[in-house]
Parts: sequence; structure tokens; C-alpha cells
Amino acid sequence: MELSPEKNAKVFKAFCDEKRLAILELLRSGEKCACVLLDDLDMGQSGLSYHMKILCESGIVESRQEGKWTHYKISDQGSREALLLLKAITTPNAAANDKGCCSK
Amino acid sequence: MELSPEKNAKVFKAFCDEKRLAILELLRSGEKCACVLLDDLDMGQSGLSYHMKILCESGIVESRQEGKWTHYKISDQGSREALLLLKAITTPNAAANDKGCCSK
DNA sequence: ATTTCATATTGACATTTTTTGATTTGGCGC
DNA sequence: GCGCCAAATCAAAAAATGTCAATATGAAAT
Repeated sequence: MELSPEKNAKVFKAFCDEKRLAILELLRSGEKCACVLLDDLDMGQSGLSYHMKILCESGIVESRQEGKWTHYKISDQGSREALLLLKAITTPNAAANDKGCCSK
Repeated sequence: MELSPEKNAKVFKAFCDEKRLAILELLRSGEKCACVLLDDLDMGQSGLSYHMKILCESGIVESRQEGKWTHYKISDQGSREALLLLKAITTPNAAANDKGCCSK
């Protein structure tokens, strides 16, 4: 798993937009073709494509080409990594330095 | 833990900006006063205040007033909830419906 | 009460992200 | 090849977000 502020921010971009959360919610029930997503969601074809690109680049979603259709699903590995990353970001690190500041 | 696409997106907004990731990284080593954050980070006072507000509203950071100083720290509960939320969002739900679509 | 200092808020502006419609690309069948 | 369809890309507009400087608020000290 790679680490860099840039990459990390990118991962979480997947989750900070309501439309993308809606897409993920649909994908929770299994792999879906873009056309299915398209008529379950209130958005146009190019809009969906835009969001799918962001989701794929974040690593949370994988795509699979099948003829002229594209199928998307939640990436097992991507999800696992995001979870680890979130844990890492929010866990106090070993040497909790409470060096004073200000008046304290 | 409350759920709504809106609230969920808000939680993850905390993590999708590099400056905020930098702030969280500093907070990992323990509670910090705004003034300390201020000179460890390359940003102005009002900028810091702006980001701290977002972090607090996401539930990931807690603030504590002490006289005229404000101390910030990573919220244990907020982090735990974010982790659960992320898990929920990315975990396939029970009834994996693979109903066909398109040609499939 | 006045001053001082830390932080919050505001408003103007720049930057980034998202939306929309039009066009392009690429696979498939004819 | 040509036409058809799904999806990607592009370009322009719209909306949201981040930045910066100025000002306001509120607590403490004098």
C-alpha cells in the first residue's frame, strides 16, 4: 500500500460526494453494468462516467470490460486498503508528545 | 451512529484535503493548541480555523477551550465511527443480486 | 473599562470540482 | 467498409471549495 498525502486524499475523495456514495451503495449488491447504474441513478451518461473514473482511480472500484459494456464492482483490495489507511490516519502514534504550549 | 448520504459525505470530507491530512498527522501525536498547529503548518490563522471547523464538524476532531486557547485532538469515538462507516459502505450486503443486465 | 491576544467570521477572489451537451472512440454485427 | 451502440472525452457553464486580508468576538490581564 502506497502512502502520500496526495494519494491518501484521492482515496477518500471517493467517499465525500453524495453521488458517489449512491453509486457505491448500488455496487454493494454486486457487480453492475454502467447501463444499470445509469437508470437507477439520477444522472446523465457523461456524469456517471466522470464519477466512475474517480471511483476507479481511488482504487475503491474495479471495472471489467465485456464487449462494449463496462461492469463495475467494489474492489475488495481497495476497500481493505482504504480501511487500513483510515485506521492509520486516525490512530495516535506511539510517542504521544504532550509537550506543553502556550500557557499550559 | 447516524446515517445519511449527506452526513456520510461530510465525515469523509475531513480526509480528502491534503492540508487537513497534515493537521490530522500532527494531532496523531496528541492534543495540540491551535498556535502550535499554526507554526508547524504552512497556513495562515484564518485558514487553519476554516479547516479546524470542517474537521470538528466531521466528528473526527474534538476541541477544548482553555481560556483563550483552543486545543484540538483526534476524537476517539469519531474515528471509531468513521471506521465503521467506511466498512459499512464498502462491504457487500447480504443479498448479492447478480441479476443480469445488457447482454449478460 | 480598556487593552491585548487567540481564534472565529466575513467578503472578495482564485482554484477546483461538478454538471451538461456535443463529439469521439472503440467494439460488435451486418 | 458502414452503421450502431456503450462509454469516454472534451469544452463551456455552474457550483462548491479553499485562500487571503480585514474585521469581529470573547476571554484574560491590567
